[in-house]
Amino acid sequence: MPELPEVETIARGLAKRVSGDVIESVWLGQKPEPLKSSAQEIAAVLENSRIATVRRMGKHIVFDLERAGVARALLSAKSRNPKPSRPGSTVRPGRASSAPHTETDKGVRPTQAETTQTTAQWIVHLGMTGRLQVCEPQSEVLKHTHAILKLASGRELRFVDPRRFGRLSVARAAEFEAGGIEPLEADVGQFLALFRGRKTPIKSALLNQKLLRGVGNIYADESLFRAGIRPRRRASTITRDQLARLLTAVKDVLREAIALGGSSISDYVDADGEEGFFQLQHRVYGREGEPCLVCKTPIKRIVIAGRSSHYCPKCQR
DNA sequence: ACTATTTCCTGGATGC
DNA sequence: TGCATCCAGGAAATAG
Repeated sequence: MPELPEVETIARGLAKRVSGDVIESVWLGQKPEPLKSSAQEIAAVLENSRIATVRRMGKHIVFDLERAGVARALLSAKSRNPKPSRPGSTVRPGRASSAPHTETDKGVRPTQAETTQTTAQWIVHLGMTGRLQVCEPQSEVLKHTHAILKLASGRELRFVDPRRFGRLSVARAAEFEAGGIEPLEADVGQFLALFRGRKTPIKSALLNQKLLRGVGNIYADESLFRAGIRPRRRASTITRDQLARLLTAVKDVLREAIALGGSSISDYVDADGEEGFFQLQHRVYGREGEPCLVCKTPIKRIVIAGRSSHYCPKCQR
Protein backbone atom coordinates (compact mmCIF):
# COMPACT_ATOMS: atom_id res chain seq x y z
CA MET A 1 0.00 0.00 0.00
CA PRO A 2 1.73 3.07 -1.19
CA GLU A 3 2.43 5.69 1.43
CA LEU A 4 4.94 8.50 1.20
CA PRO A 5 8.11 6.40 0.81
CA GLU A 6 6.56 4.13 -1.80
CA VAL A 7 5.07 7.03 -3.73
CA GLU A 8 8.40 8.84 -3.57
CA THR A 9 10.16 5.78 -4.93
CA ILE A 10 7.62 5.39 -7.72
CA ALA A 11 7.69 9.06 -8.64
CA ARG A 12 11.49 9.03 -8.87
CA GLY A 13 11.39 5.95 -11.07
CA LEU A 14 8.80 7.51 -13.34
CA ALA A 15 10.69 10.78 -13.53
CA LYS A 16 13.70 8.86 -14.75
CA ARG A 17 11.75 7.06 -17.43
CA VAL A 18 9.17 9.43 -18.83
CA SER A 19 10.40 12.98 -18.24
CA GLY A 20 10.56 14.77 -21.57
CA ASP A 21 8.29 12.29 -23.28
CA VAL A 22 5.14 13.47 -25.01
CA ILE A 23 1.71 11.97 -24.49
CA GLU A 24 0.29 11.36 -27.94
CA SER A 25 -3.01 9.79 -27.11
CA VAL A 26 -5.01 8.59 -24.15
CA TRP A 27 -7.35 5.69 -23.63
CA LEU A 28 -9.54 5.64 -20.55
CA GLY A 29 -11.61 2.65 -19.50
CA GLN A 30 -15.39 2.73 -19.47
CA LYS A 31 -17.14 1.65 -16.29
CA PRO A 32 -17.56 4.01 -13.38
CA GLU A 33 -13.95 5.03 -13.66
CA PRO A 34 -11.79 6.05 -10.77
CA LEU A 35 -11.69 9.53 -12.14
CA LYS A 36 -12.00 12.67 -10.14
CA SER A 37 -12.05 14.80 -13.22
CA SER A 38 -14.16 13.84 -16.22
CA ALA A 39 -12.64 11.52 -18.79
CA GLN A 40 -12.94 14.16 -21.49
CA GLU A 41 -11.17 16.69 -19.36
CA ILE A 42 -8.35 14.32 -18.54
CA ALA A 43 -7.89 13.26 -22.12
CA ALA A 44 -7.96 16.85 -23.33
CA VAL A 45 -5.30 17.92 -20.86
CA LEU A 46 -3.02 14.93 -21.37
CA GLU A 47 -3.04 14.57 -25.11
CA ASN A 48 -0.25 16.46 -26.84
CA SER A 49 1.31 17.36 -23.53
CA ARG A 50 4.96 17.00 -22.70
CA ILE A 51 5.84 15.54 -19.32
CA ALA A 52 8.19 18.09 -17.82
CA THR A 53 8.62 16.53 -14.39
CA VAL A 54 7.18 13.82 -12.17
CA ARG A 55 7.17 14.39 -8.44
CA ARG A 56 5.43 13.45 -5.23
CA MET A 57 3.13 15.59 -3.14
CA GLY A 58 1.92 13.73 -0.07
CA LYS A 59 0.67 10.44 -1.46
CA HIS A 60 -0.05 11.95 -4.85
CA ILE A 61 2.08 11.57 -7.96
CA VAL A 62 2.09 14.82 -9.89
CA PHE A 63 3.00 15.02 -13.56
CA ASP A 64 3.84 18.59 -14.53
CA LEU A 65 2.80 19.06 -18.12
CA GLU A 66 3.65 21.49 -20.84
CA ARG A 67 1.70 21.95 -23.99
CA ALA A 68 3.57 20.37 -26.84
CA GLY A 69 3.49 22.67 -29.85
CA VAL A 70 0.27 22.74 -31.81
CA ALA A 71 -2.36 22.30 -29.16
CA ARG A 72 -4.67 25.20 -29.80
CA ALA A 73 -7.60 22.84 -29.53
CA LEU A 74 -7.76 22.83 -25.76
CA LEU A 75 -7.34 26.56 -25.48
CA SER A 76 -10.23 27.33 -27.76
CA ALA A 77 -12.31 24.60 -26.16
CA LYS A 78 -11.69 26.18 -22.79
CA SER A 79 -12.78 29.65 -23.75
CA ARG A 80 -15.82 28.25 -25.52
CA ASN A 81 -16.85 26.51 -22.36
CA PRO A 82 -16.34 28.71 -19.29
CA LYS A 83 -16.38 26.01 -16.67
CA PRO A 84 -16.85 27.20 -13.12
CA SER A 85 -13.97 25.01 -11.92
CA ARG A 86 -15.76 21.74 -11.54
CA PRO A 87 -16.46 20.62 -7.99
CA GLY A 88 -15.16 17.16 -8.77
CA SER A 89 -11.64 18.32 -9.36
CA THR A 90 -9.10 18.09 -6.61
CA VAL A 91 -8.29 21.72 -6.71
CA ARG A 92 -8.84 23.45 -3.44
CA PRO A 93 -9.72 27.10 -3.62
CA GLY A 94 -7.34 28.39 -0.99
CA ARG A 95 -8.73 30.97 1.38
CA ALA A 96 -12.09 32.25 0.33
CA SER A 97 -11.30 35.82 1.21
CA SER A 98 -13.77 38.01 -0.57
CA ALA A 99 -11.01 40.46 -1.27
CA PRO A 100 -11.51 43.65 -3.26
CA HIS A 101 -10.33 42.08 -6.50
CA THR A 102 -13.40 40.02 -7.23
CA GLU A 103 -12.67 38.02 -10.32
CA THR A 104 -15.57 37.43 -12.60
CA ASP A 105 -15.70 34.43 -14.86
CA LYS A 106 -15.20 36.51 -17.93
CA GLY A 107 -12.07 38.24 -19.03
CA VAL A 108 -9.63 36.63 -16.62
CA ARG A 109 -6.25 36.52 -18.35
CA PRO A 110 -7.77 36.35 -21.81
CA THR A 111 -4.93 36.59 -24.26
CA GLN A 112 -2.12 35.34 -22.07
CA ALA A 113 -2.77 31.76 -23.05
CA GLU A 114 -2.09 32.63 -26.65
CA THR A 115 1.45 33.69 -25.95
CA THR A 116 2.49 31.73 -22.88
CA GLN A 117 3.09 28.02 -22.77
CA THR A 118 0.09 26.53 -21.03
CA THR A 119 0.92 24.24 -18.16
CA ALA A 120 -1.25 21.67 -16.49
CA GLN A 121 -0.91 18.77 -14.09
CA TRP A 122 -1.94 15.16 -14.07
CA ILE A 123 -2.48 13.93 -10.54
CA VAL A 124 -2.50 10.25 -9.69
CA HIS A 125 -3.40 8.77 -6.34
CA LEU A 126 -2.60 5.08 -6.21
CA GLY A 127 -5.02 4.25 -3.42
CA MET A 128 -4.10 0.80 -2.18
CA THR A 129 -3.44 -1.23 -5.26
CA GLY A 130 -2.85 1.32 -7.98
CA ARG A 131 0.18 0.95 -10.21
CA LEU A 132 1.73 2.94 -13.02
CA GLN A 133 3.64 0.84 -15.47
CA VAL A 134 5.84 1.91 -18.33
CA CYS A 135 5.90 -0.80 -20.97
CA GLU A 136 5.98 -1.68 -24.62
CA PRO A 137 2.67 -1.50 -26.47
CA GLN A 138 2.67 -5.22 -27.18
CA SER A 139 2.98 -6.26 -23.56
CA GLU A 140 -0.18 -7.81 -22.20
CA VAL A 141 -2.83 -5.43 -20.93
CA LEU A 142 -3.42 -6.47 -17.36
CA LYS A 143 -6.86 -6.91 -15.92
CA HIS A 144 -8.08 -3.72 -14.23
CA THR A 145 -6.16 -1.43 -16.53
CA HIS A 146 -8.03 1.87 -16.42
CA ALA A 147 -5.85 4.16 -18.48
CA ILE A 148 -3.29 3.82 -21.26
CA LEU A 149 -1.17 6.74 -22.43
CA LYS A 150 0.70 6.35 -25.69
CA LEU A 151 4.03 8.11 -25.56
CA ALA A 152 6.02 9.61 -28.41
CA SER A 153 8.92 7.33 -27.48
CA GLY A 154 6.77 4.40 -28.53
CA ARG A 155 6.16 3.13 -25.03
CA GLU A 156 2.98 3.20 -23.00
CA LEU A 157 2.26 4.46 -19.54
CA ARG A 158 -0.57 2.45 -17.97
CA PHE A 159 -2.61 2.84 -14.84
CA VAL A 160 -3.71 -0.44 -13.30
CA ASP A 161 -5.78 -0.65 -10.15
CA PRO A 162 -7.70 -3.80 -9.15
CA ARG A 163 -9.32 -2.37 -6.08
CA ARG A 164 -10.08 0.97 -7.62
CA PHE A 165 -9.26 3.12 -4.65
CA GLY A 166 -6.89 5.06 -6.84
CA ARG A 167 -7.88 8.37 -8.39
CA LEU A 168 -6.94 10.30 -11.48
CA SER A 169 -7.47 13.99 -11.96
CA VAL A 170 -6.11 16.99 -13.75
CA ALA A 171 -5.47 20.55 -12.69
CA ARG A 172 -5.03 23.59 -14.83
CA ALA A 173 -1.75 25.43 -14.48
CA ALA A 174 0.23 24.38 -11.43
CA GLU A 175 -2.55 24.75 -8.96
CA PHE A 176 -2.82 21.33 -7.36
CA GLU A 177 -2.68 21.48 -3.59
CA ALA A 178 -2.18 18.30 -1.67
CA GLY A 179 -3.48 19.39 1.74
CA GLY A 180 -1.36 19.40 4.87
CA ILE A 181 2.34 19.94 5.38
CA GLU A 182 5.10 17.71 4.05
CA PRO A 183 6.48 15.80 7.02
CA LEU A 184 10.05 15.83 5.72
CA GLU A 185 9.95 19.60 5.38
CA ALA A 186 8.15 20.40 8.62
CA ASP A 187 9.83 22.15 11.52
CA VAL A 188 8.90 21.56 15.14
CA GLY A 189 6.77 24.68 15.37
CA GLN A 190 4.61 23.68 12.44
CA PHE A 191 4.34 20.17 13.76
CA LEU A 192 3.21 21.24 17.23
CA ALA A 193 0.62 23.53 15.72
CA LEU A 194 -1.04 20.62 13.96
CA PHE A 195 -2.13 18.97 17.18
CA ARG A 196 -2.97 21.93 19.36
CA GLY A 197 -6.45 21.50 20.80
CA ARG A 198 -7.13 18.23 19.03
CA LYS A 199 -8.88 15.58 21.05
CA THR A 200 -8.57 12.93 18.41
CA PRO A 201 -6.13 10.06 18.98
CA ILE A 202 -2.63 10.92 17.81
CA LYS A 203 -2.77 8.01 15.40
CA SER A 204 -5.80 9.49 13.65
CA ALA A 205 -4.19 12.91 13.55
CA LEU A 206 -1.09 11.49 11.89
CA LEU A 207 -3.25 9.85 9.26
CA ASN A 208 -5.22 13.02 8.58
CA GLN A 209 -3.88 14.24 5.25
CA LYS A 210 -5.24 17.72 5.82
CA LEU A 211 -2.76 18.06 8.67
CA LEU A 212 0.21 16.01 7.56
CA ARG A 213 0.41 14.58 4.10
CA GLY A 214 1.91 11.27 3.12
CA VAL A 215 1.89 9.33 6.37
CA GLY A 216 -0.26 6.20 6.24
CA ASN A 217 -1.02 3.34 8.56
CA ILE A 218 2.35 1.60 8.49
CA TYR A 219 4.50 4.66 9.05
CA ALA A 220 2.17 6.11 11.66
CA ASP A 221 2.52 2.95 13.76
CA GLU A 222 6.27 2.76 13.27
CA SER A 223 6.74 6.43 14.15
CA LEU A 224 4.65 6.19 17.30
CA PHE A 225 6.63 3.19 18.43
CA ARG A 226 9.92 4.98 17.98
CA ALA A 227 8.61 8.00 19.84
CA GLY A 228 7.21 5.86 22.68
CA ILE A 229 3.68 7.19 22.31
CA ARG A 230 0.54 5.04 22.38
CA PRO A 231 -1.62 5.43 19.30
CA ARG A 232 -4.75 6.20 21.36
CA ARG A 233 -3.22 9.12 23.23
CA ARG A 234 -5.24 12.27 22.65
CA ALA A 235 -3.18 14.57 20.47
CA SER A 236 -3.63 17.61 22.71
CA THR A 237 -2.40 15.79 25.81
CA ILE A 238 1.01 15.03 24.40
CA THR A 239 3.84 17.22 25.63
CA ARG A 240 5.96 19.40 23.41
CA ASP A 241 8.98 17.23 24.05
CA GLN A 242 7.15 14.07 23.10
CA LEU A 243 5.83 15.68 19.93
CA ALA A 244 9.30 16.85 19.05
CA ARG A 245 10.45 13.26 19.43
CA LEU A 246 7.56 12.18 17.28
CA LEU A 247 8.53 14.51 14.46
CA THR A 248 12.06 13.18 14.58
CA ALA A 249 10.71 9.63 14.51
CA VAL A 250 8.44 10.38 11.56
CA LYS A 251 11.31 11.86 9.58
CA ASP A 252 13.68 9.03 10.46
CA VAL A 253 11.18 6.36 9.52
CA LEU A 254 10.28 8.01 6.23
CA ARG A 255 13.89 8.66 5.25
CA GLU A 256 14.96 5.12 6.09
CA ALA A 257 12.02 3.71 4.18
CA ILE A 258 12.77 5.82 1.12
CA ALA A 259 16.38 4.68 1.25
CA LEU A 260 15.18 1.07 1.15
CA GLY A 261 12.71 1.65 -1.64
CA GLY A 262 9.60 1.51 0.53
CA SER A 263 7.75 -1.39 2.14
CA SER A 264 6.52 -4.23 0.00
CA ILE A 265 3.31 -5.44 1.60
CA SER A 266 1.04 -7.52 -0.59
CA ASP A 267 1.99 -6.62 -4.13
CA TYR A 268 3.73 -3.29 -4.01
CA VAL A 269 6.55 -2.83 -6.50
CA ASP A 270 8.19 0.34 -7.77
CA ALA A 271 8.35 1.66 -11.32
CA ASP A 272 11.02 -0.87 -12.21
CA GLY A 273 9.02 -3.73 -10.77
CA GLU A 274 11.41 -3.92 -7.84
CA GLU A 275 10.21 -4.60 -4.35
CA GLY A 276 11.10 -2.40 -1.43
CA PHE A 277 12.75 -3.70 1.68
CA PHE A 278 11.53 -1.54 4.51
CA GLN A 279 9.00 -4.17 5.58
CA LEU A 280 11.96 -6.00 7.07
CA GLN A 281 12.52 -3.02 9.36
CA HIS A 282 9.00 -2.88 10.73
CA ARG A 283 9.11 -3.00 14.50
CA VAL A 284 5.39 -3.11 15.26
CA TYR A 285 3.33 -3.06 12.08
CA GLY A 286 2.03 -6.53 11.29
CA ARG A 287 3.75 -8.00 14.37
CA GLU A 288 0.76 -8.62 16.63
CA GLY A 289 1.63 -11.12 19.34
CA GLU A 290 5.32 -11.15 18.46
CA PRO A 291 7.81 -9.92 21.06
CA CYS A 292 8.73 -6.26 21.15
CA LEU A 293 12.23 -5.90 19.76
CA VAL A 294 13.16 -3.74 22.73
CA CYS A 295 11.48 -5.36 25.75
CA LYS A 296 10.00 -8.67 24.50
CA THR A 297 6.47 -7.70 25.52
CA PRO A 298 3.98 -9.03 22.95
CA ILE A 299 2.93 -6.39 20.43
CA LYS A 300 -0.74 -5.44 20.72
CA ARG A 301 -3.14 -4.74 17.92
CA ILE A 302 -6.16 -2.50 18.39
CA VAL A 303 -8.50 -0.72 16.01
CA ILE A 304 -8.58 3.06 15.87
CA ALA A 305 -10.93 4.76 13.46
CA GLY A 306 -11.27 1.52 11.58
CA ARG A 307 -7.51 1.11 11.15
CA SER A 308 -5.49 -1.60 12.73
CA SER A 309 -2.91 -0.12 15.05
CA HIS A 310 0.10 -1.93 16.46
CA TYR A 311 2.06 -0.93 19.53
CA CYS A 312 4.10 -2.14 22.47
CA PRO A 313 2.12 -1.68 25.69
CA LYS A 314 5.30 -1.32 27.71
CA CYS A 315 7.44 0.90 25.50
CA GLN A 316 4.61 3.21 24.48
CA ARG A 317 2.68 5.30 27.01
C1' DA B 1 -15.18 23.51 14.00
C1' DC B 2 -14.30 18.89 15.12
C1' DT B 3 -14.72 14.12 15.50
C1' DA B 4 -16.45 9.47 14.55
C1' DT B 5 -18.47 6.30 11.38
C1' DT B 6 -19.69 4.47 6.99
C1' DT B 7 -18.78 3.65 2.19
C1' DC B 8 -16.29 2.36 -1.82
C1' DC B 9 -13.80 -2.25 -4.16
C1' DT B 10 -11.67 -6.79 -5.07
C1' DG B 11 -8.16 -10.36 -4.19
C1' DG B 12 -6.40 -13.20 -0.90
C1' DA B 13 -6.88 -15.72 3.30
C1' DT B 14 -9.63 -18.36 6.27
C1' DG B 15 -13.19 -21.65 7.68
C1' DC B 16 -16.51 -25.21 7.08
C1' DT C 1 -12.68 -28.54 -4.02
C1' DG C 2 -15.85 -25.17 -3.55
C1' DC C 3 -18.34 -21.75 -1.46
C1' DA C 4 -19.17 -18.05 1.87
C1' DT C 5 -17.25 -14.70 4.83
C1' DC C 6 -14.03 -11.51 6.41
C1' DC C 7 -10.37 -8.32 6.01
C1' DA C 8 -7.12 -4.81 4.22
C1' DG C 9 -6.65 0.14 3.23
C1' DG C 10 -7.18 6.04 1.94
C1' DA C 11 -10.16 9.46 1.68
C1' DA C 12 -14.70 11.28 0.69
C1' DA C 13 -19.21 11.46 2.41
C1' DT C 14 -22.25 11.31 6.10
C1' DA C 15 -23.76 11.66 10.79
C1' DG C 16 -23.25 13.26 15.30
